[in-house]
Amino acid sequence: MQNLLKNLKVVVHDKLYLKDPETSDLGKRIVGESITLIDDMGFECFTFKKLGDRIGSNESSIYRYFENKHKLLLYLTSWYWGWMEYRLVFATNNISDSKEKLKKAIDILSEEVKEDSTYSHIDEKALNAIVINEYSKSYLTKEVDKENKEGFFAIYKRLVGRVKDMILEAQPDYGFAASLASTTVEGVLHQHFLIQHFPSLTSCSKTVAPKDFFTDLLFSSLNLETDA
Amino acid sequence: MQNLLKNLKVVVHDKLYLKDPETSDLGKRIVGESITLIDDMGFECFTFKKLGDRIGSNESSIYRYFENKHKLLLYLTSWYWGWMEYRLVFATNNISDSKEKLKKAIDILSEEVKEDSTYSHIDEKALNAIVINEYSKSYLTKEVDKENKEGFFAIYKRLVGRVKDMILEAQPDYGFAASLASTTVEGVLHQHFLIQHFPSLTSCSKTVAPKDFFTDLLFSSLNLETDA
DNA sequence: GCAAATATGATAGTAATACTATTATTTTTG
DNA sequence: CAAAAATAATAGTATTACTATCATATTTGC
Repeated sequence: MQNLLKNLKVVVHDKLYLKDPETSDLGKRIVGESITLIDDMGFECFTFKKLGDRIGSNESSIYRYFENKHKLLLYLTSWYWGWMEYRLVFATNNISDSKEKLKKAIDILSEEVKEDSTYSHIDEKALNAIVINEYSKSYLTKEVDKENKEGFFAIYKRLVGRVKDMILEAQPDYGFAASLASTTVEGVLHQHFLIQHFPSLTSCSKTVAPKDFFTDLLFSSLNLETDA
Repeated sequence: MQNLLKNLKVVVHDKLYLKDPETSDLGKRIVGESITLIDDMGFECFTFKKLGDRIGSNESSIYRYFENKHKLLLYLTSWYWGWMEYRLVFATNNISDSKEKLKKAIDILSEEVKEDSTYSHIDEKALNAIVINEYSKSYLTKEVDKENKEGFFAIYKRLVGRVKDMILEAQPDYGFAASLASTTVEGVLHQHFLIQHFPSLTSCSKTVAPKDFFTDLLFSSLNLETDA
């Protein structure tokens, strides 16, 4: 998979940037270092000025790639969900059994991203941490409807749609497929956050993974046996 | 219930304010108008200066009540969860059947807050909207561990704990009670958000309420019949 | 009823943020 | 090698998120 991804580009909405950061060395450094910097200091404290200092470049140069840090966050998280979608499709495509397929999907969605896959300038582990800690800030805004109309959340919506389809494949009678899919994708992030900061609010820990909880949750609510 | 609440004060952590806003007319106006203003313009655009203009008071006076707008958000959302906890306990206390009790809890947690109960200076409908749109911003910060240690999230944690206890009462064998409780409390907010902004990601609508989804979800995963 | 205490208001000031604009310099490319 | 494109440097603006100080209004305790 790593080798394959090396030759594939995750395509994000082209209105999210002014100039495609994939097309230059500076652009890649902006994206790569913004991930580690946001992960280090949090999105609120992060500024283009600090990023410029970090990469030995100028604030004004970064503004030529991204309008503002909100668009950068949308870019980074879109990239993440595109990457996740790719991994999801790749891992489930050849599975014919719908239960096994759904199980694999939960696995991919909820597994902790452990390693920087080093296939690119992007540190997926840090990006996963950013998505856990910052993703909801990208849509909890007054501009969400306008930005949604522009298609800025298309990849995320497509991903949730795929999960929904897998749910319906496994259990065509189920009446809440969209809600179960969105609850899973969002809930997985939330459980990872709780493990780190509110352990009393989660049953997950070093030994129990979010995967275990969500597998049980989905299979129970779909009235399926988990021993697929 | 409204009459009872009229004589009860929702108690929030006293480090969340510099001066208790309940003790003065100005304080109540700060709290009351901040709710409608944040609801109108979103938490990012909201400033103490704008609030001062709105209530015909001065920015500096507001700073005598709250250190900053983050603390104000923690105050407002703590108040909301305290109010919710009160309603939850009040509505479920006299129910002996554990299934019925859990059902009622889901009902209280997920119902749309429709009316300003007018028992106070607080517009609960607007506050509910704030919690849906802004609550996660109160904990998705770099200071979350410090603030959690200080007890700023105590009411929320107690509420989730109560839901967890009700889950265990209804099904003592269930292994993921904390995660199911936190997923429900958080998920309810998320589904309400999706109804408004991403209808394709939810099965809920005008006719299907989040309550229906979560009742089905909890009772299925707890292996209980919903016809309690 | 008045002085002291307290609450509120007005004004000013600061450092940082989130940009925009302009110009200079470097790098790329035809 | 010249022209074009990319990047860097500098300066400037409005707003934010405060702090500090002083003035004025209101409350209260005697």
